[in-house]
Amino acid sequence: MRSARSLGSDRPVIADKREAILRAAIRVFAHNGYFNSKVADIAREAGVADGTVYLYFKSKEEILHSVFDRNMEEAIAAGRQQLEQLSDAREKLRRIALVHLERLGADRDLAVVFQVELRGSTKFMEEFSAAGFAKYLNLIRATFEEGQRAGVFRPELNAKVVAKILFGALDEMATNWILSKRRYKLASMADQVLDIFLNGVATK
Amino acid sequence: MRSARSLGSDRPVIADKREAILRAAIRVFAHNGYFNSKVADIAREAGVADGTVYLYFKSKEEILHSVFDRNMEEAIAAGRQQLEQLSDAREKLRRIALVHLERLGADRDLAVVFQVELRGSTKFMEEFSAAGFAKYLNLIRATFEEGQRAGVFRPELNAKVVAKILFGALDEMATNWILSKRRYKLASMADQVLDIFLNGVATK
Amino acid sequence: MRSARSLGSDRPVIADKREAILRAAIRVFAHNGYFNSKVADIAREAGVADGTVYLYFKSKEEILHSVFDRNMEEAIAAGRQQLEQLSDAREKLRRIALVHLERLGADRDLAVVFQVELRGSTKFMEEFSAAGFAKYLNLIRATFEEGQRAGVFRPELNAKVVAKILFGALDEMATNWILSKRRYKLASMADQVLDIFLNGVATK
Amino acid sequence: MRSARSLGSDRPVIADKREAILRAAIRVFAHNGYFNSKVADIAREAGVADGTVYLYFKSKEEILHSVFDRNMEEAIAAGRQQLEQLSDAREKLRRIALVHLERLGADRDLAVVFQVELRGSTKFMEEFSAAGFAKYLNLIRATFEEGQRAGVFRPELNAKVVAKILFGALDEMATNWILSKRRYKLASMADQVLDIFLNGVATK
DNA sequence: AATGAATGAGCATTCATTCAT
DNA sequence: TATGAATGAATGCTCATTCAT
Repeated sequence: MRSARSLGSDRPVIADKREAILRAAIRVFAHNGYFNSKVADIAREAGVADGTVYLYFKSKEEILHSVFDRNMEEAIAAGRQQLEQLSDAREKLRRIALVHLERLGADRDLAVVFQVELRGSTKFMEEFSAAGFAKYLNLIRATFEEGQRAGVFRPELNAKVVAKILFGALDEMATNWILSKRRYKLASMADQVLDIFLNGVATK
Repeated sequence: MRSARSLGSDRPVIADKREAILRAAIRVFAHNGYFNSKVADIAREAGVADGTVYLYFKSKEEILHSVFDRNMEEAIAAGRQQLEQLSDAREKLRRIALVHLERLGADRDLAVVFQVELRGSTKFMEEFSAAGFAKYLNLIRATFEEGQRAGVFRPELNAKVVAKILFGALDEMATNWILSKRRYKLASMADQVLDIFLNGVATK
Repeated sequence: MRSARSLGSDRPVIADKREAILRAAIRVFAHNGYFNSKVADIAREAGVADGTVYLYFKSKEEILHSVFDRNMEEAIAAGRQQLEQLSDAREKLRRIALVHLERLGADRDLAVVFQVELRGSTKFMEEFSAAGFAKYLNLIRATFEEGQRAGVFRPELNAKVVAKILFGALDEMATNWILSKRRYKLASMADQVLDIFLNGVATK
Repeated sequence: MRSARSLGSDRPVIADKREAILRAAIRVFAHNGYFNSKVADIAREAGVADGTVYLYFKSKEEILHSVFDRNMEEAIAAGRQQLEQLSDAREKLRRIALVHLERLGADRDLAVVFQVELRGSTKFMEEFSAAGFAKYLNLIRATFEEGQRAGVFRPELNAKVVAKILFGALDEMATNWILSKRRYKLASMADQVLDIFLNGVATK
């Protein structure tokens, strides 16, 4: 019994603290920018001591990386799962776009970190590109190629370029949403983007 | 005569120095990132003393802004000029895209600053958005609306959103080009983007 | 019987742990220096938890003091014991020097702590001087005075100063031995030092 | 005229500041110990801003090294110069000892740094030993060998060991003087040390 | 205008020590 | 006794900016 409770409370404590720091970091980064954020701010926001941050993360930079890694992973997993239920490549791309914008639209702070803070350094952008981001682009590309094989997308198009175009358009929607004073549902943009995009790549 | 020459050479000297600092800043920002760049680095690269930088710019941040402002202005002016010679909205958009990618493709350091360094702070992104960037998006939108009125683009499309889509796609081409190890002409991507885009927005 | 064994084993366990920490500290201090050594390093080296160290020592500094105290005590006791069997003051000083160098020569880590780490702070040096070290100098001085009374050492010499000279010479042998890349028996230096010293202080 | 004054005032300003920091460091290190001294303390004591320290020294450690280097150099130069006027090796050693103790005795803070603070790390001791210190021991040794060749010192003695003995004895005098509550002239110990030492190494 | 020495606010990180378990 | 997660005070160093020359 005791061990059961122990297991039930010890682990969560660890996970909770790491989690709390990560959440706090997203809030702090989103409001002050990565470079202007102090580790002490994150600690205060997370309700822990400064030093505690370093029990869970090696450095301030690692916190930023962790924010990216964890969310990118989740996003790709979520995306993949949703695709299983669909067969039409067009529907799949529509779903990818929707999930993309829904995720970012659901957490403004996270969106700011993804759209703005993570872009601020070539170094990070390179790893960023090398890591999960490439995987994401590949997911789009593979889905597009599926549609090409199915004959619904023009076969002469370069799938890699097409994937970037779709990603770029969605990315811009997200960035504009963040910077916009007006409040609207980010996910609502998905349809307009997909309308043009699918029209553009469809076989006549 | 002498005074005339004096006037004729002093001014340029001043302009030269400001120019030199701006150019140096682009190189330095591109290589180290804005936050990791020291004003002293820029000064050394420009061949002036640290203090001299502050005779031309109020702060490090203002240097970044100036890089953006000057180049955005030039870009829009160049774009506008090119459009005068064209009448078809489709051709105009094609030309905008080409100029966009040619400019960035012609100066990798400048491209890095525009695609990466300028994105690293919400504060800047907001001003960025408010300033020349909005003007650029408007140029695209106005051109698109022109096409709608001419009946070559679907009238039901939201021109504002369309403009973002095109910009986002081009922006992603530029960012990918920077991060890519492979060397290719950035401007060569314009056709592929426009092909899909114009197809997507065309009336049937 | 059981309680007897318990007493007989519990105590040693305690002693063992204190002992283990002290030994670990000598190793760690010798390799990293006192200020660069972390309590956590000592704990790991001793095979105990960080907090456990504080069950046996009040602070990191107390560990250093304890290293000194315990070894100085032992050294003086060992020295005194050896002297009982001798009557000639010259032989006694010879024996003191030999024991001095043998002890340090037998444990390089301990020697490093004694010759280097313990010297790094005036504060410690003062207490150091006030404590066991003064006792040690007194042992040398008393032995020398014995020789003066016996007529084998020059009576006009200041015994206190003489004691420092001998100690200084031996101390330098030890320090040099530690820093030397070459490996030689430290104790082998005793004869050369004593030869000169005894010659220097002997009545003609 | 102007340039003369410029030369006469500019250089000194630079030298003055570096010098002031070095002097301040000696005071601060002597009173608090190297590890407990803050760079800010040194700056305040020197009457400059914290950052200014780093215009003249690369790090806190470099300050300590510089204190050692500069003084050791001076000491050896001073010693060498004095020796030129003497021919008897015994007189030369007497002079070396006197200069050694006079220099340290003239500046208690400097003496503390040399006798205590510089000893606190094996790392430093090794460089210390490798650098100027070895040169100093060699000066003593060479002088002793000179005496051996002149027939005034016993030829069978190992000059290297003898040099260490003399240095060790003098070093101990200095250390004891620092730690002693009583105030006496350190240089006055030279005679007693030399009396015994020279007696000990003399040919009969 | 130009210089560059001087400034001093600012901050990530470490680590001795504590204490709930 | 023993643990080790948590604490938070402490500090070397950087660098944007100023200003006397």
